[in-house]
Amino acid sequence: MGPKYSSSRENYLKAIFHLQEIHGTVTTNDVASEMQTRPASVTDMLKKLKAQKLLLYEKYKGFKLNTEGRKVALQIIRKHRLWEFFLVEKLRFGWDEVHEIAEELEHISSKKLIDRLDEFLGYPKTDPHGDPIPDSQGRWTLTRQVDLLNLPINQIAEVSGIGDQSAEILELLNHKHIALGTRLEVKKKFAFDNSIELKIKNQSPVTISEHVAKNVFVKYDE
Amino acid sequence: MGPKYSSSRENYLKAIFHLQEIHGTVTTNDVASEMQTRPASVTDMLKKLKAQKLLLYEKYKGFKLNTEGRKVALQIIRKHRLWEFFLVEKLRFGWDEVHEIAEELEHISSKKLIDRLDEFLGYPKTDPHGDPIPDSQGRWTLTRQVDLLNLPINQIAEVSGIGDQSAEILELLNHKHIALGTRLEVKKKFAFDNSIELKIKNQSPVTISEHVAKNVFVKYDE
DNA sequence: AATAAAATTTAGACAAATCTAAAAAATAAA
DNA sequence: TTTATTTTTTAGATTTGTCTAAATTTTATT
Repeated sequence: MGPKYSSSRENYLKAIFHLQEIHGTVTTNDVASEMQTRPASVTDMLKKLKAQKLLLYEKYKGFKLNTEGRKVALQIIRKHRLWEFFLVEKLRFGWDEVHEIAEELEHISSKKLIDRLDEFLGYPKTDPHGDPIPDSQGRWTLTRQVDLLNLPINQIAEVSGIGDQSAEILELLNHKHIALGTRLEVKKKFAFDNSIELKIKNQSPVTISEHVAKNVFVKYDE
Repeated sequence: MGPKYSSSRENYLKAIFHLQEIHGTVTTNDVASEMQTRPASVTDMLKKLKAQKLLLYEKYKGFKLNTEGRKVALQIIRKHRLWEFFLVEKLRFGWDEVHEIAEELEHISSKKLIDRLDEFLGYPKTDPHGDPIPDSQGRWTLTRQVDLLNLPINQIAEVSGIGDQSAEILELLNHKHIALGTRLEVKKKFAFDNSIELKIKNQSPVTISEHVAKNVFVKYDE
């Protein structure tokens, strides 16, 4: 088994990874504000991470994760998201209350544990927020899964699941020509009632309610 | 939610609780050897635990957990044993490989998590080693256990717990087909070395040493 | 280009948990 | 009851991660 890093180091790696993904480049101040700490503390940690060969860093010149740092970060993210999935799917937590708990669970070190958990959960591809879960080799599936309420406007996506399986919703979706595999995009979101206007290729726009939108899951590549 | 204690403090509370249960009284050296640390470190921690009102302590005069310390210790034990149960029952771990992982998991702080886990597991009463799991109020199910040395001759009993949980003893017991729930009786006790001859139904007699006998707990109807 | 502002780093401190070596107290042995 | 031994505690150091305040470097602005 690989070396063990402290929770604090793991948290820095994860934060840097996320900021790198979003902004391409990361600054000391970014990390400090992301981690609710002081820039001086970040500098201290950058040196340690560099000494541990997880980070490329030249002072005043910026920094970024190297291959090893990225690998570690991905394993933390994998653990975080698998635990979130577990909390929601098995322990009936709401998707909005699992983050804090997963922040602790992600630092449990056993690799065997996380691989067994993955298996137990049926190798989920995305966490309850729709974020992809890296596999045990740290590979992403670049597909995000979200419900229609959270699909960005003009993002073409493919219907991948229906939450509520009642005959009623299926009838409704059938009538609007929405089925598994249908490719569609959101054209407009109405703040008034959270209803949504969709466009399916070669068809005229259709509108669905918030209630329906919540139960239609789609996936798309980033 | 109650105050949060560091993993280290929690480990000390747990160790002191265990030693208190076994020996009635606990010494600095006991704790040091149980925790693989130095007596000086134990003294340092005793002061901290006293300052936190988890321990009654007068220097050179000994120490013991107070009500609050016992309460915290029981919650850690509850968490440890529920996680062990989870690992064995849901993730298919062997009962001899879960201790280390549970040592980490027991420090996850969320009380809601552990209560949900308890529910998910069906409110188990004992962990995979046969040790009782305290409920969320810290109450034991007081199953009286005797070790094999104290089991009367010809009294049929059921294996309910293993004291030392090292991989070595578990391997030995496994080889002799002694596991939780095994029904057996003591056929002979040898005064010379306190070894014991056991009989398990439909099997030929096996002999175990005093050392092993001391660590195998059984329950039986009187 | 010179100066002002912002970002980053250093210097020095602190808290938690641990350690070693030495001192103090309690216990056991002569 | 002295003396010897063991147990426990203190004193002072170390490591990790954090902080504040000051210094340095970079960047933006006259």
